[in-house]
Amino acid sequence: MMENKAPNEIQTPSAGQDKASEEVCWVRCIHQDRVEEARSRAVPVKELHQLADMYKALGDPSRLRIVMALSQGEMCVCDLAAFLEISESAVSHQLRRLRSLALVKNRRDGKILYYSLDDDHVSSLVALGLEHVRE
Amino acid sequence: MMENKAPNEIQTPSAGQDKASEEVCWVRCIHQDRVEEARSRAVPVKELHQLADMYKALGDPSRLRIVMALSQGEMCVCDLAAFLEISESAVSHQLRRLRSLALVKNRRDGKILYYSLDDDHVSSLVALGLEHVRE
DNA sequence: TGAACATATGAACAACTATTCAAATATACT
DNA sequence: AGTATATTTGAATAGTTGTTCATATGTTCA
Repeated sequence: MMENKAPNEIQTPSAGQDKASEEVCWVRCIHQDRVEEARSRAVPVKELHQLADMYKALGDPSRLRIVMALSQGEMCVCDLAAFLEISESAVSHQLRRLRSLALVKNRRDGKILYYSLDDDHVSSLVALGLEHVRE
Repeated sequence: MMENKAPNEIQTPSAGQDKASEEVCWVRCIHQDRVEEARSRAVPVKELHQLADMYKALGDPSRLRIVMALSQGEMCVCDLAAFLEISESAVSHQLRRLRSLALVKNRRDGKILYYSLDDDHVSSLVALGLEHVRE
């Protein structure tokens, strides 16, 4: 049709060094004050990604079921595999990810590794999430 | 030696119809009681997926930033695009997903659509998550 | 009516992810 | 030593996802 370019061309600041504290509103924004307010309250990037990674970890049905199962007590890998009806290898992969995020921990007893939740925040999170879903 | 819990047998469930279809404990599981306990406490599949979808939605940095920004008040699409420094189309796509999960809602005022959080659970979730991350 | 604006939508593509398979550790028992 | 169990790890792959681009829809105002 008519447009051959983006409406209201992005006014990229000439050689603007992005990322850091460059607060150039490079697109038209209607409420610049709110944008800056949001920027000033934004959490550090590292925390943001940690948080996102945690939610992403809980965002998979298999991992979520693992966490829910563990909220009732520790279980070993083959128990979880039987519960989830997926291979033990798959469970192990998921547990590794959950462990790297400090969501679960394990203890060894002989050949068996018992997994459990790392702290209470996790089950609180799930409980709160269920509240939202069930409302 | 101490606990000889009769580890297992690859046992086809004798009374084997659980709620779902054919559930067979096709792997050895060491603590069958715990597996069954977990099964009995498991939330319905639909709720499980709703919950997972919600966490998955929060598991993306862009969407998470949107939610965090909106927890301080409503913003329109172009504000959010300016804040996130991504295209308005991308923001719109993400907002659609958040809206389909009842995490955000919008109201129209003329040409402008103002987005805000749908309920308080969302910001509580994020706050609780931050607690975990920051500990 | 039509231009301009604000947002939504569909398609496409790269990037990511969850699972499986095969092979590797690690521990216990004989 | 060796065998069996319990779990981990790496590679490969099918499936999913976030963004961009192009276009469509809906609204306001001249």
